[in-house]
Amino acid sequence: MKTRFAPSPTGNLHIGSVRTALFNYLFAKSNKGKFILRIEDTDRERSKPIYEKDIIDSLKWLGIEWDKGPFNQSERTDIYEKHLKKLLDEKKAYYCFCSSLELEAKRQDQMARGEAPKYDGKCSNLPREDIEKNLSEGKSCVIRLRVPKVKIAFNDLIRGKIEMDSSLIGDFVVAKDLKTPLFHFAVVIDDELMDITHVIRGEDHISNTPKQILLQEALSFKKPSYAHIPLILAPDRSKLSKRHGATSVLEYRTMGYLPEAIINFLAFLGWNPGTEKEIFSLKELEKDFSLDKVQKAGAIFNQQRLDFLNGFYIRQLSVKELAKRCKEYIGDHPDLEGILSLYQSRIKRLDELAQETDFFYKDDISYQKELLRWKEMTDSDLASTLEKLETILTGIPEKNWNLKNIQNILLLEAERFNNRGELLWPFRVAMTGKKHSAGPFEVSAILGREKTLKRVKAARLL
RNA sequence: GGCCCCAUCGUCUAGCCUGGUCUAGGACACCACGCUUUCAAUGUGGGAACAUGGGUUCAAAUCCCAUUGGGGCCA
Repeated sequence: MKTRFAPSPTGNLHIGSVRTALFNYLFAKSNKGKFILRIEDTDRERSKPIYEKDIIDSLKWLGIEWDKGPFNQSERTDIYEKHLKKLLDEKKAYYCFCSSLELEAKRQDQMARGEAPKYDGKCSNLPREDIEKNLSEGKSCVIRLRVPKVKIAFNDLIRGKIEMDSSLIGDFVVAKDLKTPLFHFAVVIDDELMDITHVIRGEDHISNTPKQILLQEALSFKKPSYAHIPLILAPDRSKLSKRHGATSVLEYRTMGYLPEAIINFLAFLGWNPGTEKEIFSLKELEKDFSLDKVQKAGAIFNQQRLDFLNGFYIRQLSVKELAKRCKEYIGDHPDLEGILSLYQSRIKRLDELAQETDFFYKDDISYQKELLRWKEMTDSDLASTLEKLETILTGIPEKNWNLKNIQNILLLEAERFNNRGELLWPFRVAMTGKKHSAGPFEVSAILGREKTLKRVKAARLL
């Protein structure tokens, strides 16, 4: 068994495309087959090396490894030309010189009459002299496949039998000229030559499949099995696009998502193991993935679920590993691991780290005085609490400045208040300047005696 | 417009093929409570769905048809 992922390098790798890559990869792995990467860069204008790099970097980051390739279609034009010539020679394809203006007018006309828009076959039987004359004059042309009137049926591995009438398709364009084959043509040739046994792709290709089958028949190629997977949708059920936010894989990396989370999330968009297990590593997926557990209906990209999974995987990491992974998001600190262990369970994305922990990195912090107030506390209550806090903390000598001591002493003192919060809330805000944060004992232990006292003093002056 | 695909909680889905075990299960999100100085994490509990209408059948989420809705392809 052999599958392929065949993206066009005309933009950054889309998160939806990655899911297609993932399913192809998983299907190959779960069947001990091969998975290849093919770059469909026949569109010279829109294909860019930078996007090709993006595709490769994205797949590598996610751990989706290909067995062979990448193969570039742009380097295979001789092969396509050979097959195009053959079709032309066998009169299975022909040159068409109709202008796009002419075609558009006909199309409008057909649609107005409620017919399927298709080519009317005007150039299908042009005399040889006319063709040669037109070609030598450099008249603009395309190459069309001569489509016989047949019923085309294929068995989709996910949807079952799908049938279409070829008379609705008409003689479609397979190449602009001998050197520039179009999408369907290059795909069919490559899938044959690369021995692809299973084509797994988005359901937007269902309507393309009959065309490719027609080409396979014209070229006497073998037919791969097809599996059309459901599309990933935006929350409004339209196709997921830029206007819905991030779509490229590497953008997700920048936002601080872990590859483990992305893989797990994407796998469950349209697939499930049929059990209640929902946490899967790539390796586990490789074992358990199966096409007959793939859904037929489109799935909405639910970022809240991705966030949950990402938070989960962040919590699974050892603090050391977390430190390694968040280098781009947080500065160096003598007690970086201490900080991270405080925030590991509080973040869903690595990029939240900088903002949440900024007070560890600053000399002075700023915040509104109001924030120091615990519930109904009066100004004088607050002032005396802060004074008391300073006295208590000053009483802890440098050599005893550690989490255990700070916690024991403060907790004991806090019992004298009506509510612990009266002492501990202002303490925490004085340390962090934030409404929400890790606890004050842990924070001041990392901050150290000097900074802690400095911040309490600063709070008193507000 | 024509053709094709699809339809279970707000979302991802189990169940559908092989009707009865479904007073429809799980997860995310949401709400409440517990823990707690705040926020998380964590524990417990809760609300929440078979698109509609016909059929087939003793029995339909499950099979068939239609409608509606959504999506895709054709330029």
